[in-house]
Parts: sequence; structure tokens; C-alpha cells
Amino acid sequence: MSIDVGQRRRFSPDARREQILSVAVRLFGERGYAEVSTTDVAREAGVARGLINHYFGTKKDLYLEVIRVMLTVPPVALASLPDGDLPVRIDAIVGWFLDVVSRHSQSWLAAITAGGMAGDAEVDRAISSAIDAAADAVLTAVGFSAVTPTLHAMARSYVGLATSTAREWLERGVLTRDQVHRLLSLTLLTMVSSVFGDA
Amino acid sequence: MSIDVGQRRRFSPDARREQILSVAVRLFGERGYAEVSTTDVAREAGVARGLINHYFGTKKDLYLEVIRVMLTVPPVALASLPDGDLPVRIDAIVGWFLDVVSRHSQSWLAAITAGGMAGDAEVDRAISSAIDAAADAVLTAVGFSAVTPTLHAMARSYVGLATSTAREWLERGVLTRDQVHRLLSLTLLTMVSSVFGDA
DNA sequence: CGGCTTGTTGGCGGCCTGTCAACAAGCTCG
DNA sequence: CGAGCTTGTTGACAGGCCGCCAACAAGCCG
Repeated sequence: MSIDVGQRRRFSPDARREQILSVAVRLFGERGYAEVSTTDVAREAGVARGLINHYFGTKKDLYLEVIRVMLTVPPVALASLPDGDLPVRIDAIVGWFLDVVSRHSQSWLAAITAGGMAGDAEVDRAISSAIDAAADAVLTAVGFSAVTPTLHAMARSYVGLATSTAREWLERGVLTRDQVHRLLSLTLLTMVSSVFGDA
Repeated sequence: MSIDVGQRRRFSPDARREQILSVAVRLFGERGYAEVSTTDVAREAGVARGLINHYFGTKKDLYLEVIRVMLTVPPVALASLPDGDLPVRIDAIVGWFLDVVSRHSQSWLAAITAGGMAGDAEVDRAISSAIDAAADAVLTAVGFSAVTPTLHAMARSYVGLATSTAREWLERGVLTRDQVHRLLSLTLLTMVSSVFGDA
């Protein structure tokens, strides 16, 4: 509840951008796109509303940056996946996915389901990129080097399964992590051995 | 391009409601929630804007009705599913699902992915109901009578897979119907025989 | 034909967004 | 150290959309 004794202060453009963006990430993560006004972001950032447009352009442009932040995931542990046989590698990639999703749950899950506005072309493209990244991670984990478009599409489908299953766990709270892990592992094993081969 | 020689005409409430709703379904189906204004709906329906609020309340209330219309699917053929063994029944339910989705593709797929505003509580509930219906259809088709919450949640997850896979076929156009059918059948078979049992 | 019910309209107030000219914080140079 | 200048920052303006409501009139009824 800082009443913000608003002495006007100058910041470096990068610092100001970052400050506004962090507030926007928090607000858009809590509520949806339509429920957050640029006035809200400006007020909580202690800044004039016009400054948001100055730095980010349109409200939708700001939202796009927010989505990219929320969907950006440290692809670190990808290299440290074990070298065992297929079931072991599948177990590892599923565990990695569940770790990432549960850690960023309130933002990642919200963003990947277009928390506020699907149907928009640019938003869809940003989400699609995140799905691509996850699909690539799955494919490399299970050891596919030559990726045909068909195979890639099937991996994207699997990411859809992983997302909806994770939501049953994290948002609706009816599945346990173990159940989710088991479902996703067995399903991926089936898809790799029986379906991906035809791609 | 009817210039609408606007002689004011009285309709029965039901007829007026239906007329406005049909226009809204078309517009919201073409563009997203934010891209359609109540002014647009009113203009194309040849009606004053206030009448929309009179009949439906809020714009979001109108959108809810539209979503319910788009997600409502004739559950006819459910009773006419074959009585063969598991693979046959799975084949039938997958085919039925793909028929429904492809027939209503531009509306059902758009609505089920919250074509315009996820995160809203009431919209989420409407979508969740549609997922429940599809999940129930799958469960009855594969012959599960006692449905535990866990089992239901897993069926919902599968519907998520079916939705994302169908989108790779209908919207992105990279999978063929046969590929989708094969993927969904084999995956459902695996889930039924290896995963659902633990529920 | 006159009155009445009620479907229908148009405008008001409020909120939100994008833009832009004016303002001033803080650096630079004489 | 002060004047000037760069540029980060502000506040107000115009346009659009939404919810509401009092007034209007279409069509029925006595």
C-alpha cells in the first residue's frame, strides 16, 4: 500500500520496460486479458498510462510480450537427459515436463491455453511456437533425429494430451502427479512404438 | 446488402431471440469475442443495440449462449454403436468423434478452445460441460459403467488429445484423417487396457 | 376507434484505448 | 556553476464500446 509520493523520476528505457513488463506479467497471470486494463498496469507500476503505449505499442502488443515471457522455459535440463533405453528416456522427459509445468503452473498453463484471447493470429502464433518447442523436446528425448512434418504434428498432438492431463492435476485437482506421470509415459510409449513409425 | 428500409416491426420474443442468436453465432464463429461488438450484431440483425441487452443481458451472457449452441452436439448415434469387441467399439467412437468435429469444425473446434476468452469462470464451466459430455461418450463406448472421478478425469484428458489432434488435421492441415484416426484409436486402446484399470 | 400492453428505440453516462503536444529530469558544455 | 538540450514522462483529447432506462409506437382488445 505505498501511496507513491509520485515525484517524477527518469529511468533508463530498459529498466522502465522491464518494470512495466513484470507488473503486466503478474496481473495478466492473475486475471485474464479482458479483466486487466492498461490503467491497472499503469497504476500498479506507478506510471502514466501513455507510457505503456510508448514502450509497447498496443495493449495486445504488451500482452504478446507477456505471453512470450510466460511461455519461455529454461531448456536447460534437456541435455542432461539419461541415455538409457526408451522407457527410461520417456520417464525422464515426462518428469521434466511435469516439473516445468508445476513450477510455472499458474503462468505456463494459463498462457498455453490462451489465457484470455485465442483466435487472434499473433497470439496463436506465439502459443504455437511454445508447443513446437515442447514437441521438439519430446522428439529429441525419444531419439528421433529426422523429423518429418507428420511426426512433428503428432508430437504436437501429444503435447495437447500432456497439457490437458496436467490441467486435470493442477487446476481441477482430481488426478495425482503419479497418475499423470503414468498415463503420459504409457501413452507416449505406445505412440512412439506403434504410431510414429508410420510417419 | 439489404439497406433495410427500417420500418419498425414487432416480433414474438422467441422469434426475436432466435434471430439475434443466429446472427451472433455466425459472427462469433467467424471472428473472436473481442473482435465482435454488440453494435455489429445489432446492425446485421437490423435491430437497436439496446435490444440485445434486453434479451440476453450482458455481452458475455450472449456469448455464453452462443458457446452453448456451438458446443451442443446431437448425441444421436451414441446408441447405435456396435457391440463388437474393444477394438471395434473404439474404432466406432473415434470415427463418430471425427465426424462430429469435422462437420461442425469451424464452430465446435473454435468454441472448445475458448474461441475468444478463456479464464472466465462461466465460459470455462460451459466448455468443461462439453468436455464432460465427450468424455462420457468415450467411457460408455468402451464399456465402463462405474465411473470414478479419476477415470472421468482420464477420459477428459483423452478428449484433450483428441481435440489437439483434430486441430492438427482440420486447422493446420498437416495430418490426414486416417492418420488422426489411427493415432486416436491406438492411444485409446492403450489407455483403456493399461491405464484406466488403475482408476 | 380509443386505450393498453409490451416489443423496440435512441441517447446518456461511464470506462477503456491510442495519440500527441507539452513538460521537466538530468546530463553536457561553456 | 548555470544555461541549454535531449528525451523520458505526463495529462488531456477524441473515438469506440457497453449497460441502462425513459420514451415511443406496433398491434391487439374491448
